Amino acid sequence: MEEHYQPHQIESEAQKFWEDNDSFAVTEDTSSEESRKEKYYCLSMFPYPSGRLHMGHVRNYTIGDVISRYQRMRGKNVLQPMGWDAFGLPAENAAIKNKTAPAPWTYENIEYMKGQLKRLGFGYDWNREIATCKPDYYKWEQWFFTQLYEKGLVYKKMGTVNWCPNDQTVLANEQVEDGRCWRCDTTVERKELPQWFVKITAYADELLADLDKLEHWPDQVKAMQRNWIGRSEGVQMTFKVANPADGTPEEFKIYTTRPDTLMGVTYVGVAAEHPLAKAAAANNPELAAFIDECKSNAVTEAEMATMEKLGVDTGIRAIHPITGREVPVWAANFVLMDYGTGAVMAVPGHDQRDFEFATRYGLNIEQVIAPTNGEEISVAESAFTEKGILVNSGEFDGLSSEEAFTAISDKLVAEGKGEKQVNYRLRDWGVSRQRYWGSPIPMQYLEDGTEVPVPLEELPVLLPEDVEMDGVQSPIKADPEWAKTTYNGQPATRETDTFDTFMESSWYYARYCSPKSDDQMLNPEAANYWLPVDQYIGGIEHAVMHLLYSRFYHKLLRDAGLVNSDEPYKRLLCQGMVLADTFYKLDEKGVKQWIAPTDVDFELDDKGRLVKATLKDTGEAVEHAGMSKMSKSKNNGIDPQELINQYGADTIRLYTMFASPPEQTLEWSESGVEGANRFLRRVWKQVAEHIADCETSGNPVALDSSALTKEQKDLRLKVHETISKVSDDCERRLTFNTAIAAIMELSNAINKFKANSDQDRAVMREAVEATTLMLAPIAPHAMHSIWKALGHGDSVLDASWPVVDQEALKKDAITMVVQVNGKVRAKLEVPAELDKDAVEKLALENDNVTKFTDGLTVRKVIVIPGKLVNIVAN
RNA sequence: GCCCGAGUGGUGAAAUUGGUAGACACAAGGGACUUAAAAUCCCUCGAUCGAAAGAUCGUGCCGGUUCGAUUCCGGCCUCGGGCACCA
Repeated sequence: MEEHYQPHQIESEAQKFWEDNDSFAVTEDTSSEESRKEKYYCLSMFPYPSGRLHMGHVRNYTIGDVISRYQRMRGKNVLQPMGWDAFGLPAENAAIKNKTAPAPWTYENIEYMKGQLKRLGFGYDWNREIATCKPDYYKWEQWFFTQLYEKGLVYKKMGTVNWCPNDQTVLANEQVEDGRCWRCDTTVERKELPQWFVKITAYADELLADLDKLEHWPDQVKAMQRNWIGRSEGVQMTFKVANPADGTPEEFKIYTTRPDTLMGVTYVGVAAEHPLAKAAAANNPELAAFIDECKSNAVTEAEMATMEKLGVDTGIRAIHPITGREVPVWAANFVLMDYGTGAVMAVPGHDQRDFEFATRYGLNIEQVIAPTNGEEISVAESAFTEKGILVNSGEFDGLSSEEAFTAISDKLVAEGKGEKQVNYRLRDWGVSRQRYWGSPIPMQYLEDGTEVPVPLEELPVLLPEDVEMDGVQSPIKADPEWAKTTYNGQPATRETDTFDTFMESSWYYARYCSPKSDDQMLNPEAANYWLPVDQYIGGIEHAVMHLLYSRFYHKLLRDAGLVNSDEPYKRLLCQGMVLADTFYKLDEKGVKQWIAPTDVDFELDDKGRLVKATLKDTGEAVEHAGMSKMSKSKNNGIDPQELINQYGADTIRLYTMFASPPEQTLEWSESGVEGANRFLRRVWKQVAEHIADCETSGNPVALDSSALTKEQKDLRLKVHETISKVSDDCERRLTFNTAIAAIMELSNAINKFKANSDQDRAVMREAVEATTLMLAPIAPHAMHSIWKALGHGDSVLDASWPVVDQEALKKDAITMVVQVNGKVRAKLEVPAELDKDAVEKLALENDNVTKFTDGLTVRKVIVIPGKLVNIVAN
């Protein structure tokens, strides 16, 4: 064995071994020995091929690879695939910038990034590689969409988009900066366009209920999905218009979850696009101007929630469905046509937003709910939003909010003015995008406007790859020929919109099971062998949208008979972001120029705090602006490639796993990387020295556990405690940082142990082999070499995970902590089997304890067996 | 604004079911080895007081439950993620 750790040499050797043996190819073919093992499907979210890997990818994929290799050592048939989420907006931007087309840019990036993944030693079955921009992938997505259309789960309706009136094009939210187009700075407008929607709301109840089945998902993700679906029970009711003019609707509907406050309605709010507002605007210039202004309102929920709440009286009066009283109808910018009915009832006495609006415009505020505790409140000062007892509500006075909910809704139902309704915050999934680099939506229109899905034999609807981007219009929209087609001999026009890229990422996990299937979307046998995914790993930013769409898609696949499970991902791990230091200097204009951390030298004070940062080149002082997410805009990205070149893949893998627990943000530190490298060198040296010792002093004999010295027993205790902890950390907790810390402790114990006899060397051998096996998933290249050097013929990849020897864990004495009034006053070494009373007696007699109990009366003694004694005295 | 998280030494963190706060590292300081440097090895390392033994305080802030709270509950502050066309 080489005396020194040479990462680059051993890493290329190990990688060549895996490549030559196709070590990560797996099969579900039941005639093979492999597939009779228990299956384990470990999936990391596939990357967008942006050009190079970033540290977030490295972290994500290292977690997945560690889990996969660990499970393989546990004897499982492990599938770990990889692919490319290859459609998307950045390819179009890069194409315009580099005067190329999105396709070649994407394929080049895939090639480069694939090389990087291999260089990091990730054990993927590359035979199953997928790129979503390839026709053999999106063909099936298109086919599935036509199936959903036939089932009535797809429909077309108007949807709101960002519209740049100058470029005459649709903008993504990302392309709108402060309400203006990022290309031409024109104020962006809202525009209604016909778009395709998938009825995810038809599955809302199941998506909600099945969250309870996901016992291995983080509670926070389930909570976010629950809130996103937002099931509510309420009443939809009809208000009649008191003074309909020509063209004004005679009635309209609203939905509320608080019918108990119905008697406190003093006005009604409608969206600017609501038919009532539009009709009233015909002879009301002020209202018409307001509606026009609302066109430039933002479309994102965040901006809408924070904007100033404005409105204009439409002059229309609505009739309260119970009291018959007339209330004014206001057009309001915070009511949206896309949500619910586009109209809301306003109860300013009991709703904060209604209260602020009423105060601003001098509308009536009335109290109809009183606090249960009888407290006096004034709704003129602030809204009382809690539930309580009804007042000023005529026949409903004295009822509780809950009783009134039923009583008032029953009355509305009985009089034919309303009905109880379950509503969802979740909206149907709009899948139309007006962009080029995506899968064409497989629909076509006949001359009379009839919509027809493209039949299977004509699929895929191919996206041309050889195109020129003009920077504004999608090439397939710009080319009048592309859309021309025929249907049953009649001329027809293709849909030129493409799919939302969430369509591709919603089912890729299933396609990996039969990636080459060319006669059907999925091979059900393969899919049902591998699915559901046993472990899914990805960023927390996908907690709601991607993961909800994907769960939805799985249920659609199930109902199409392609899979037989209800949920796609059994266990979910959401890893945190990778942060790095940020530095800047101000240029002449006072604008921050961000400096890469690699270009900065630091000066530290005697406590190691950063006191001064200077440019490496010029020595010029720069400002430190804390830690933030690695990004191009802050110029603080750390290039994994440079780190691999410098330290090797194992060091990077070890560092990213050790620096913090997977769910938490990881703060990048160069010195931490050096520490990881130091640890690997030390492990290497320990093994090399042990092997050299065996060569000169004789090979280890069989371990005789009945005749061990104290030192030998102690090391064996440490070895088996570590195996126990590391196994739990890798299997149940997925906390690789603590697993590595435990292995480091073991390594420290090995360092202190001096082998002077055959039996010593046997104990040493056991310790060294356990360390090697436990590090194998994390630093697979180094352990591949070490395992060979330890004389094993098989690859460490398929070696068995070490087993805990319960005998080695037995301890004679344990340490117990003695507290007086909760403060530690003594530690007792006691025989492990000593009973409660004897422990209590020993504790009370202890000198350090009596010092603190003297003059006090002992009131209570709490004994936690094996851990602690707390004496309560006063 | 709404939903979901996080906050512990100089730094990254640990404490798994309410039971010794700071494991394991990094940085820093001191020392050994060396002609020298690198590498390696050893020691110190939450704050305050103390010569020491030790004592007191200490897990974002305020309060509560408990024999005992980093952990549970209520309120607040700060930071981060998501909010439906970035992926």
